[in-house]
Amino acid sequence: MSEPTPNEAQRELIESTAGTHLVDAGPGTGKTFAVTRRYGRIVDRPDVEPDDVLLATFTRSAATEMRERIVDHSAYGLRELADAPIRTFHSHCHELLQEHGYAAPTHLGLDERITGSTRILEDELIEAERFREFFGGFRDDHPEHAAFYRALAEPGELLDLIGELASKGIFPTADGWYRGGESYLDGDFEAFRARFDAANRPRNDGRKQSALREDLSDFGRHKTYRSDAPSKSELRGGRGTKRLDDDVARAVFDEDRDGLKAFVRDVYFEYLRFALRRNYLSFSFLQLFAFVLLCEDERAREAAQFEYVMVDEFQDTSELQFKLALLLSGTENFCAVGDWKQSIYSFQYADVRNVTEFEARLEQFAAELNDDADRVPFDATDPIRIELRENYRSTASVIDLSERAIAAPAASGDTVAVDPDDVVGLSSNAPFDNTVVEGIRHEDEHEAVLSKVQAIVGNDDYAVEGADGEPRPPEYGDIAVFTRTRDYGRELLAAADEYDFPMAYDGGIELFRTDPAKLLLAWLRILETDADRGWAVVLERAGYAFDEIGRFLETGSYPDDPAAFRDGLHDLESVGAVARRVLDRYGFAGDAADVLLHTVQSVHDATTATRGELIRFMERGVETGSTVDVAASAGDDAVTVQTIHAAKGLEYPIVVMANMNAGRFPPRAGGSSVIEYRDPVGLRQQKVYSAERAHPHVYDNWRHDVIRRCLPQAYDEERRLLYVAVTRAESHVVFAAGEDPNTFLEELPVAVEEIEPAVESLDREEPADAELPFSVTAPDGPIGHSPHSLMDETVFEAADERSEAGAEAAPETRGMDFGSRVHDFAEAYALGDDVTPSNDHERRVVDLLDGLSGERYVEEPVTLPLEVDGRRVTVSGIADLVHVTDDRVAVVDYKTDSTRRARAEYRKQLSVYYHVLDEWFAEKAVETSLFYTSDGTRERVEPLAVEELRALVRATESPSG
DNA sequence: GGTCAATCACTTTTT
DNA sequence: GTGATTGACC
Repeated sequence: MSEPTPNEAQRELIESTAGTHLVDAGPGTGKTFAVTRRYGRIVDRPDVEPDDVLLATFTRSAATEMRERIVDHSAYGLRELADAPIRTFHSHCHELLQEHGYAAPTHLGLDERITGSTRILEDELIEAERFREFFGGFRDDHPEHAAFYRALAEPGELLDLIGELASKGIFPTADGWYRGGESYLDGDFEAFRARFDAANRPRNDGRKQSALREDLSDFGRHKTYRSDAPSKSELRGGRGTKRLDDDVARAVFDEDRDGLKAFVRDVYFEYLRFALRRNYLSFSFLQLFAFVLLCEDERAREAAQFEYVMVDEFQDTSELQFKLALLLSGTENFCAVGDWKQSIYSFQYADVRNVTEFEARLEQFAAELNDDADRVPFDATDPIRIELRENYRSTASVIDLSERAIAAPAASGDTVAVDPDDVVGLSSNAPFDNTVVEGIRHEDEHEAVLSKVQAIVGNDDYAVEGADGEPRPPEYGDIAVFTRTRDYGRELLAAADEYDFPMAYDGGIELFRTDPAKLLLAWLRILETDADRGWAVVLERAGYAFDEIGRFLETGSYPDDPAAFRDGLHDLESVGAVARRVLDRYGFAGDAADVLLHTVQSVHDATTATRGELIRFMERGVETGSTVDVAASAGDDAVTVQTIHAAKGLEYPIVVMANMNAGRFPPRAGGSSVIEYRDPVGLRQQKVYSAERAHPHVYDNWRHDVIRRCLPQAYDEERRLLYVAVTRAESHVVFAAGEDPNTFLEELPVAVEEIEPAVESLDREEPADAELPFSVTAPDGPIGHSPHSLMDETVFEAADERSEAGAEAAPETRGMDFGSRVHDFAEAYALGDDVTPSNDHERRVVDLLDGLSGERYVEEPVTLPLEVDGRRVTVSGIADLVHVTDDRVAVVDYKTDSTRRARAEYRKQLSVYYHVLDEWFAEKAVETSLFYTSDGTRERVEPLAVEELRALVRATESPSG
């Protein structure tokens, strides 16, 4: 890729080593080449040693590559550079803490210390596990925060919040927040008001209401607010009003959040203490303590500062990393290299504004760091900007396509804020430009992609650049298929498998959903409790038919061979040995099996988990689809399938962008967490708890509902994702869709052609490990005990096949809106609010509720800790209404459909409520009501018996057929 | 152009 | 469980 002689801009970057630089390095512009040469030039000076230069990267592989390329072009050899600070941010922070970090926690008011034995917890799964454990204890110790437990759907959200706060440099101390962090939480009212005003400006010269007012036309719908919330008309003004009152900005911004802040601070601080006592640090905390150390300990800071600092992929830095980089700079010789158009890691707390607002942030952060001491040298710094414009990867046509992509609206209503001046135009160096850009479509999208690939291979129309610079026909290995989701990649791979199509997946896999993991889990369950749910899987794998399995389970006596194997496993001492024996039994070898073994062993080592805990760990892995990296062994000449994120930094002659369907790319902005941090407003709580009424209750936060509509809808990252994908291509780009093509394609514009897929089966020699790790044939159905997973559609389908052959076709349901309005009414009525029924449905609710004697109790969708089958499960929002009196519990569920099929399904669903609640209210009788509204009937339905329920669970574990 | 109701399609990405 | 979109009606 890189020419041996630098071009002009590259030379400027290489030679201009003094002062602060911001380098805009677009894709394929020889950034690594220039950065490594620059490094070489600096360290080759007699007065500079490698230890004087920090080169920070984001991945270990990037660090390794940098180091190797430096060795090629400097006076230093690999051995001399082996310990040089060419590292990821994380490993450098680790190094720093090892050297100077012993007392770092004391600066936050923690007595614990960081020692040589403090481990870095890399595995997110394990950290989530630890946090869960911590939070359980925290709850018991801190009853004063009960209100927030109630409003919290999942403790994991708090861990996410802590990570996000840490990434912005907001840390807790023993009695408050570190270095003015609280002002971030409070937010900046002026900044908020600017956004509010922008959203609240009437349009069409004042004839049309503001976007904000329009957005709020469904304010309160499907929501329950506390009584202090304004009504919709109070908020929006009457008919004909064009905008919200200015006072609203203040009203939504000013909220008493002292309790919320105290809660978050306590959890955050106590979790830091917990981690230190358990002798581990997460990635976030590594950076947190490194920052605190550098801020507070002048001697450590001076020892840690470098003469030169270079940061690669600067668009991927978080706010905290930017600040860390400044603290590590002993001079103004600071060089940030990045490309805002390739910032696609915001979910990893990357903040693109580090690049787009570089100068302003540099000034602001330096001022903050220097407010009470002289910490960093950036004083009135005027950074030098360098733009690398020459692209050595792609043809002019591909570059042109990418530049249209970065400015194309990603969805209707998406206003593109890209200033053409911000896009550094690239020029191509390609020897010829025969680029094909096309769109294909067919409803069998997988087949369409595969046959398109076959049409490309060997086809001179898609010639690529050969080693000699001359065109040659493409091979399988020249082609990469990109997707947004791993799921799609896995589906495509399964389709490819049918045709023996040479295709390999590269990236993380959902390890716990693979066959080896499922079987290991089954055997662990058998060892632990002789569980039916383990035997069903094992026997199914052994080839027994469904009814045979049923008989074995009923009698509890099993075939000789598996029974003997089980006895053998019982004699083994370690979980690792069990895993190895199980994988051997089924001949699982290769990457996935290795990774599974390693993961199981490390969970065990890291947590000294018992077998039961390991089982729960794996079950959670299945539920959440946690991924583990597997280096896929691609054949010599195979198509690569990967997510766009995984493809970053790579290049391929031909790129196929798959799954470009309407609504899939981009996905809708959405997702919600109970407690959100949003710049500039700060910490907001989406649900609020109130004890004002006779019964505790959780409400939606009306302020939050207004605020979030003032924040810009960001599709920017979706555009950047497309940009990254397109710029991987050297010569040709194909977009593929299965349904209606995404509007992105119209914008580019790319014509989409309907094609007729015809995949030729190849019948290749099977590589030894070809079946691993993607031969997942079992449905992704539920395995765990949680009512939600039991209620998964696959359960119902599996049961339907046996119990309701010939059931009538699925009727149209009436959707959720209707049901939730009735639901809202029911809640209000049950709470004693002054509401009157306005239609027959609501009148029936009144009848139903009036028919229930005793006190009323509304159970909102909050979490209840329950033990089922000895396992702790979390139940969220399981019923619309739970009515509790001294001796009985009535479960009320509103449904909007009364067909036979629906009734049968509800019966199963209800049985889950029944059995779970039965355990919860151990001494109470459980009654159930099922309320149909669409034809006005109300029925009492008997839940399934325990055995029937068990059979359902088993059915999902044994794939039918 | 505002309002309301109904309908539809969707719930990633991973250092 | 939500946002976008559409159509009827004012």
